[in-house]
Amino acid sequence: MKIYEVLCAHFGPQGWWPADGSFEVIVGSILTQNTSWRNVEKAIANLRTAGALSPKRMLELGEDDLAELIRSSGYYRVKARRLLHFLSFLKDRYGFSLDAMLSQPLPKIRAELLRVKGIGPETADSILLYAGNYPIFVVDAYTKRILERHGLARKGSSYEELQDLFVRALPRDAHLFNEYHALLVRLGKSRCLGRPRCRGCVLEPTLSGVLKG
DNA sequence: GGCCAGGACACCA
DNA sequence: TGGTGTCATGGC
Repeated sequence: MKIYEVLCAHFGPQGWWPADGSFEVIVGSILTQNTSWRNVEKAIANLRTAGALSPKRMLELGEDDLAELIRSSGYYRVKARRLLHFLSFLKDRYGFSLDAMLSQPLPKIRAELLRVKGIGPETADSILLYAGNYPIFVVDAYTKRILERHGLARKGSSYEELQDLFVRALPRDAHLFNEYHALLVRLGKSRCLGRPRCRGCVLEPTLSGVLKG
């Protein structure tokens, strides 16, 4: 909790995905896989212009046209297939209703999402937290790097092990998890802890003290 | 011109 | 289960 307070004081609230519709958040979760958010924004803008930011419209688009619209997000062929896999799942299981999908119990919907080809643990948890407002902590490459670097997790820890560290230490609060994950990403990008051998950076003394405590 | 970005999966041993 | 190759654009 102390880490969160330091990060929040330093960077301020991040406000990730505060007002976007849940479908747009889900699309963003898939498109941002191993990709900078800047490139994802262009792809989403293309989808919006094409009127494809609804599940039915996007599914009707077909793989080739969809891939072309999301080209800027990289891996555009695989991501087009992944979006279509999700849309097929949403159609077959919930009749295109995101509200129905996002009102399921957490363990159930998480397991279902993980069975969709192209949705792994991080993407599933991003969807659940940022689109569904479920209290679940998202672990990403930045989180892993920061924890390992400060000796808070052993190297090679699994996704679930890292997730447990946060879940056990924090109250189950979706808003807290939302901000915390966004702040860790912000920190990772800050060129201080994002790099494996960056020493003497501005945040180092503050964080080292807090993290060891 | 090289490196990296808010991963996941297939394949292999 | 753990390591490696693959997918690919765009910013710095």
